[in-house]
Amino acid sequence: MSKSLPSTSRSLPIALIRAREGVMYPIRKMLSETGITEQQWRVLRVLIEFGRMDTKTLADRSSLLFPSLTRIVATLREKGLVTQTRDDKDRRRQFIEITPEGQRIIDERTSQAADIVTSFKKTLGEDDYEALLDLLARLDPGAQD
Amino acid sequence: MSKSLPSTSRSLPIALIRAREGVMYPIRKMLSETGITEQQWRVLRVLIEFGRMDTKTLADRSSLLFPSLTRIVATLREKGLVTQTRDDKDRRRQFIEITPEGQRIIDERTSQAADIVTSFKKTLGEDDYEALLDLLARLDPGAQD
DNA sequence: TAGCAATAGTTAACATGTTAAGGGAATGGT
DNA sequence: ACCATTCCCTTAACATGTTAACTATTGCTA
Repeated sequence: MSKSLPSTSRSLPIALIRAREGVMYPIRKMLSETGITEQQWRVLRVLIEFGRMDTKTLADRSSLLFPSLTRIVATLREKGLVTQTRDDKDRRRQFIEITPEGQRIIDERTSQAADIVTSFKKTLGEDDYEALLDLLARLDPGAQD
Repeated sequence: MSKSLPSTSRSLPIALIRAREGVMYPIRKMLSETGITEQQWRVLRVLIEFGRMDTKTLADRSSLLFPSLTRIVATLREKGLVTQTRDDKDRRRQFIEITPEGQRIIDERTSQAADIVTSFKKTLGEDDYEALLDLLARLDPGAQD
């Protein structure tokens, strides 16, 4: 008979937004000094972690929708942070690769970003931090449990 | 010496996005039949739960930034789902109130939305579901622990 | 091999997120 | 009364989220 909704203060979607807001605050503060956005940072990090890849894979690994990624890659290319080359075997596909300049931007802030991660681990405690990541993964349809 | 970043697959911001994506998928599907967006739904729900209130309070309770709320309220007003009246005592302030038509839209979908909530509780289990909400609240700077 | 479906990616249109600036109204101190 | 400050809200500008339509290329298949 659960025909009523929970109070908005116990709503899962809202809780996810608010948590994200809290987590992103120091990260956005850090990124504001770099001139790149949170999503651009994410794309560059994925490119560093996995290397050159096609747009579809990049969208998937960055958790970005295709149209968003199209725009973001265009911006990054204009900034000289990535290169975009067409696949000769399948001319529909494009390969994206990070440039040394892109590498540099991430490298310069990696230590600072790691400190932010550490501070959240301290806030929750190592165990709760890992437990949270596991719980979140169980809500992700893309994750293979 | 933790100077390196976690793999993007264990990144807290990314995990929050992906979990949110998973949670929102069925909700967006449900909302697509109503003609209102997720944020508009959230605003209407807050108005039902707490009643008439000023814009600032509404923004806070809806977890929306002021500029976003300005646009959303304008849209809802045009749709006839809320009314906006100026405070006579302090003419800077505006009061927002839901209309019967707005009420109706939420009422018609409340049972459906409750089912979605139930399905996520079942996915995680009641205990883990509550644990997740508590963990998320600890990341929310606005929540008073 | 002509035709049709599937795939990779872009473009369009509208709503929201985010930061900064602006505008009108109350407030506090002088 | 005067003025700076603060407050509530709006507007602007740019980036992203989201869905749908579209282009180009490839693959399948009758």
